[in-house]
Amino acid sequence: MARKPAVVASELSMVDALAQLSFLIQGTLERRASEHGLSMIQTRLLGVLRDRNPTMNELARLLDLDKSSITGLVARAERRGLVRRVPSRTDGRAVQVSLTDAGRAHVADVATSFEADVAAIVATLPSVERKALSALVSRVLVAHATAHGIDLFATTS
Amino acid sequence: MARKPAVVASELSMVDALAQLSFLIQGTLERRASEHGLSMIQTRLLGVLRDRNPTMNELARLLDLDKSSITGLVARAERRGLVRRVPSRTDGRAVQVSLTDAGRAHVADVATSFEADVAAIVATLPSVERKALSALVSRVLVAHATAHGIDLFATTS
DNA sequence: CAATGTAGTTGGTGTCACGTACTAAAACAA
DNA sequence: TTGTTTTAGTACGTGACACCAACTACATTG
Repeated sequence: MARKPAVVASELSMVDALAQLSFLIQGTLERRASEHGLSMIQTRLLGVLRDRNPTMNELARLLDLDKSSITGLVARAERRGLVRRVPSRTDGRAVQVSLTDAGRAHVADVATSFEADVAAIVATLPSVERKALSALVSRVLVAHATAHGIDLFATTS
Repeated sequence: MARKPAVVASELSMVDALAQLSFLIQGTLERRASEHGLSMIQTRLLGVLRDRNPTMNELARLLDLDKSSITGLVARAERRGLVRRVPSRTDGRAVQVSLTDAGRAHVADVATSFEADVAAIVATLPSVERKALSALVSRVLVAHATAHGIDLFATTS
């Protein structure tokens, strides 16, 4: 929640640390995305599509949005040539969404600059502590994922 | 950018770790906020106002939004009785925005449940490593803040 | 005082999210 | 095979948000 001092010199509480970090990371990603003409949600859409060709319904679950929101989201992306909608061969109702080359290029660009940003942000940390940080965060994420029955390493088609 | 495996067993890259963590934290906050009828941006607004009474212009800088966006944002919050707009005594053009009691109660509620969420998320980590995590994140944030000339511990009126 | 700058609003446009209502295809029944 | 019921997706209306450009009113500067 981005609070104030409360503690001594330059040491944040866990809540403040994680909250501020998340704002920093999200802000960084958002800025890079908008440099490439993408909104946050469009970027998330393209990111999800990098290793999947989900149906509209699956997209709704992946992005945690109402399926009626997906229609417009994908429509705007399709109108810009970033995404393709192909009728499913196995289900006459369903549609498979996939990246176009342009979409893949866009998301790759954003990912590249975002990765550089993150690297720069943690560059102040010595290598050993960088390792420690990513290991700790990984542990938290893995624990949280398994606690919620989510396979963090699944590549759901 | 929420990538995929690439590495071996349950260890994410720094980028993936921080990106996924930020999505997790933001999602958590967003869910809690919406439980209290608040959008993310409204919550950020109230959060910023907890220890400040900024003008519209200062709000624009604090939230990194166009000043014309602030007008509507504050108007909606004011309409709901969460926020108050008082004409500045020193500058006939300016307006000071402050929390109402209702607004303060709302943001306190959200903060409380959010803090519990964060505590639960890191609860899987032993106490020592929790300390290490928040210390590492703090270091990153402080370094980033000073590198960008921002006083992380300022309570700008 | 006149010229310029600054604070804030207004109006127009576009994105995004939701709920509801709808069509069409599947899946399930009898 | 016929219904009947789910399921996938869209269409439509509404509201929050965000931006830009243009505008008003007050401040500051010369």
